[in-house]
Amino acid sequence: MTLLDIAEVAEKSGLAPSALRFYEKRGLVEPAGRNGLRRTYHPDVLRRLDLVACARGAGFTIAEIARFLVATPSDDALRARMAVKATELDDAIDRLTRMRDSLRHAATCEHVPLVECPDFKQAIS
Amino acid sequence: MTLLDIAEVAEKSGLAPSALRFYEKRGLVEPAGRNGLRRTYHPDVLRRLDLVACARGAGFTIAEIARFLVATPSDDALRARMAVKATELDDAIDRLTRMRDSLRHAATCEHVPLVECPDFKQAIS
DNA sequence: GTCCGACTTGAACTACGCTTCAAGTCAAGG
DNA sequence: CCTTGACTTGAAGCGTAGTTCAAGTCGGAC
Repeated sequence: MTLLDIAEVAEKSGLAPSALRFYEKRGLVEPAGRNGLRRTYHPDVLRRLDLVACARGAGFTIAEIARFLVATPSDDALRARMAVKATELDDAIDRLTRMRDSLRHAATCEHVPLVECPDFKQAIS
Repeated sequence: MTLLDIAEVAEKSGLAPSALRFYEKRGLVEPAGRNGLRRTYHPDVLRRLDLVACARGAGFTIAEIARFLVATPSDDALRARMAVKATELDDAIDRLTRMRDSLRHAATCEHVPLVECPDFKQAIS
C-alpha cells in the first residue's frame, strides 16, 4: 500500500499543506496514519479532496461539507438541508446565467457607463 | 422629488444601514445629498443596490463591482475582465448544476455514508 | 552517528464583507 | 427651548478560509 506524504497530496490536489492541515482540523480529511510525526495519506484522500473542492465551488462552507461527509441515509435533517441547498442552487444557477449573459452583452455594447445600458440592466434584473 | 433616508433605503433594499455606509466607502453607491449630517438617497439607488446584490450573488467582489460601475465602453481591460468572468461563470454554472443534481439524488439514495454513493460521486466528479 | 531539509505544532496574521461599539450630532416633535 | 432617538464618525471586532511564522522534531541519505 503506497501511502502519500503531505507534500505529495498537496501537489496532486493543488492544495497547500497548510490547507490540508486546516481541512483535517475541520474534519474534512484524515491522514491514514503517521510516520513518526509526519502524516501519511491513503491515495483515496485525493477523491475526497476533489469532492470537497467541488462542494466548495458550489458554495458550501467547510462546516457544511464536514456535516455532509459523516451523513447517513437516516439523517433526515441533513436530507432536508440538501433539498434546501438544491433549491438555492436552482436560484444561483439562474442568477449566474443571467449575469453571464449580461457580461457577454457588455463586452460588445456601447453604453456609457456600461451599467446604464438598458439591455444590460434588463438582463440582470 | 421624494428622497429617502438611510433607514428607508435599508428597509427597501434589505441591507443594513451599516452595509450602505460600507458600500459608499467602497464606491458602490452615493447618497443624493445630506439633510444636516444625514444621508438622503435618490430612489434610483435601489436599482443600483439590486445590481450590486446580483453581482455579489454571481461571485464578484466589492472591488470588482466598483470598477464595473464606473466603466465606459473604451475600457478594454474591463471588457477583457468581463469576458474572463463570463467564462468563469460558464464553469461555475456547470459545477452548480452537477452539484444540484447530486443533491437531489442524495435526498433519496440509501448509501451509508451518502458521500460513498456511486451515483452521487459520479454526478459531482 | 550526524546533519539537513521537510515535517510538526499553535499562534498570529491576512483578506473579505460587513457589524458593532463608543462617542458625539442634530432634526423634529412636544 | 428641550428632549429624544435616529443619525453621524472612525475604530475595533467577527466569521470564513486559509497562510505565515517561530520554534522545535525527526526520517533518511551520507
